[in-house]
Amino acid sequence: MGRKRLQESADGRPTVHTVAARAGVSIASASRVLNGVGGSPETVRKVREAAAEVGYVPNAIARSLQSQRTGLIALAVEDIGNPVYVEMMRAIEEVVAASGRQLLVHATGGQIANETALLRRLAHRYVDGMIVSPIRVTDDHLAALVDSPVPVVVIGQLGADAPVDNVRTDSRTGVCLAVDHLVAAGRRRIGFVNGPLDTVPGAARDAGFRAALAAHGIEVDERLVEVGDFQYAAGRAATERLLARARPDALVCANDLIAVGALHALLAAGHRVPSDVALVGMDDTELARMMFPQLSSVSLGSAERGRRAAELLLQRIADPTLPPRREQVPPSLAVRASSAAVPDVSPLFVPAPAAPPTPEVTA
Amino acid sequence: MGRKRLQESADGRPTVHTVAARAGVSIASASRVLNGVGGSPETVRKVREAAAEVGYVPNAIARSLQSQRTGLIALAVEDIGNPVYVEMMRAIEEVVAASGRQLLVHATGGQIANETALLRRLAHRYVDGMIVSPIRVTDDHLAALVDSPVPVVVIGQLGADAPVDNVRTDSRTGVCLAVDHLVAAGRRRIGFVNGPLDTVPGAARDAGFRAALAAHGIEVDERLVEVGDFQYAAGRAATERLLARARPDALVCANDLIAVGALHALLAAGHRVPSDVALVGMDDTELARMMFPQLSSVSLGSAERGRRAAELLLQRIADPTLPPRREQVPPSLAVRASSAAVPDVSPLFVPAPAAPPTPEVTA
DNA sequence: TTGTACGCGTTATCAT
DNA sequence: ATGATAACGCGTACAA
Repeated sequence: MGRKRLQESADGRPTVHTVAARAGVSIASASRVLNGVGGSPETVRKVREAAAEVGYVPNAIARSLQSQRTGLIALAVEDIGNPVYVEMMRAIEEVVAASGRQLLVHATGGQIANETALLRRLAHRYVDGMIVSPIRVTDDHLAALVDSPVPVVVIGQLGADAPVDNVRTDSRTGVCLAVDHLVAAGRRRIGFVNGPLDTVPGAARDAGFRAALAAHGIEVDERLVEVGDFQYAAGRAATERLLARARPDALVCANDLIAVGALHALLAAGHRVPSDVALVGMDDTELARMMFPQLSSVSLGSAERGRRAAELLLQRIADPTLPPRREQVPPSLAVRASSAAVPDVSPLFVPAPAAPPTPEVTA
Repeated sequence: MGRKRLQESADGRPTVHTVAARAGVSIASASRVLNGVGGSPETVRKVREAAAEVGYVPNAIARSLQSQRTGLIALAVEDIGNPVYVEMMRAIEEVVAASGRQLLVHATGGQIANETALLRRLAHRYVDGMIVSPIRVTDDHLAALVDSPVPVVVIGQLGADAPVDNVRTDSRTGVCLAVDHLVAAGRRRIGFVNGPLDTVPGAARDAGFRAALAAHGIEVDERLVEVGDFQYAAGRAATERLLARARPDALVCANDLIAVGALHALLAAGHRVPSDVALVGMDDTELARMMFPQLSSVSLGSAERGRRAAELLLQRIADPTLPPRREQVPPSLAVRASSAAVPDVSPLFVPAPAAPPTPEVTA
């Protein structure tokens, strides 16, 4: 039989009705004042006062139901522990915040097998739009993306015909940059520590590695190729396996986490970096600059991709009729100590207290 | 004059009305079927069919307005780049997901000066509860926390009288563990690289450091104490400043990011770790195990704190009348190569390919 | 300027 | 089992 709606809300908290009643005005007036539109000075004062007295807090859910927007943007990534996502997220946050919205990050943490379910669930209108960066794209995935009830932008490679806004890079070419650099530095026994081949980036980087070697007329030695996961421990383990059966003079790693694992494995096995083995990572994250020696790394423009994705999303939210767009961010190589062209002195073995400052780090 | 509500929703998407009309039943029946309660086999079939045909997706906002819950939990941290929050988040996620809810992470990124505003905004009912881990607690902060419209659990030190659920550790004692360990290993010129003193953890760790030295009868040499930020670059810079004016034989760092910066600074300056300078970090994150040599670190039980905080939050959501609770997680020390008690051989200088495996890393 | 009344999309209640 | 209808809390035409 429903109580009279002139009092508090179900959970005992004040609503517009509470404020209106206390101020002695209608809920319409109260609402107007609380939203800063209209109201005579006297009304404004009374409503403000009443609101403060009862500690009124607007119910965002109800507001959203009315306005059809939540002001929330979601970002879904697989592994929040990967610094590349941190950089992406910072860039996205900047754009999103500038538009007066809020960014929410959902980390599947690699734990949730069914990312599709998450996608559907999160997209049930709790957010005005979302950015996803999947590393595996199944048909289910794609279907969920395409008929998402809210605007979606995908960061990463996607089928050419997928009608979804998409920001990509060319990690294939990225690997080539690394190989070219190493070959130019005189390396020939170049190894590759990759992530799973059934992932989109894993496959692309594998192809890039083989194409690059072929371009230089170098035959691929399968003993120099190892596959693990896109993570530190797996990268380290993979490198240990590789070192147990081969003697590379350079190592390309499919991301920086793997590269850090490789560095650890190399040093632990007594190899000097870069004099014995040159090392190049990928993603060019903060992690690469945190290592000693600092890691060369192929930048895939993660921040730029994040920024662009956020902009595409905001545009689509503003105008849902836009045709699907596709943007591409070119890779670039940052050369640092781990693959210095003149590896006559390994930084690790400089004994003097006055060693030359490591490049690209400003204190 | 409002259009008849028997068709689509405002943005052209199907609603319960659409489904009901198409199935030739009432919205009540449609709703029941869609929620899996009641309905004759025939009705169920018709509704399911109609829903599939029009691609019905329930509007979570409307559902929440009705049910008074969103099924979302928020976690607000300052710096998502700090691995300690990653571990905390993983632990929280596990508990939250097990309760059938979803975790949303909001990273202020250290950019938003007014975290209080965020707190209020995010708490306007978009989430069923939230966990915050502030490093600075102002009066405003505290006020916002106390009269938050949704349940809040704070991870971190808080005034003893604050009526807010709270999970803390004792980083003061944590620093003591590190100092005790270093003194036992024969170190005497122990330095300290801290974060800002106007933060809660910064102040606590400073106090802990001074208390620990005093307990061992060692006078504090202010030249061995340096303050920066809780981040890598700042930690490295602070260590460089410290090394420019003093010669420590050990360094305690206020977190692992700082410790990594310190390691980089030490190695770049030609110091061996641990033989010349022993190094101990804090938080015992994955980062500590990624370094070479691996970093000793004081665990503040970040995962455990996260887990407990999530449990407290779920309990409070279930029963808001619970009195404020306070839990404490004790610190512990993980000793690794960077402060090995027998520093006769620096791992950095082991030349043999068959070096002993670094402890605590399983490939 | 102010108040009345309706709609946002859903679930729950109460008759039938 | 089913259908009409009242909430949930808010914003806003529209009329006064």
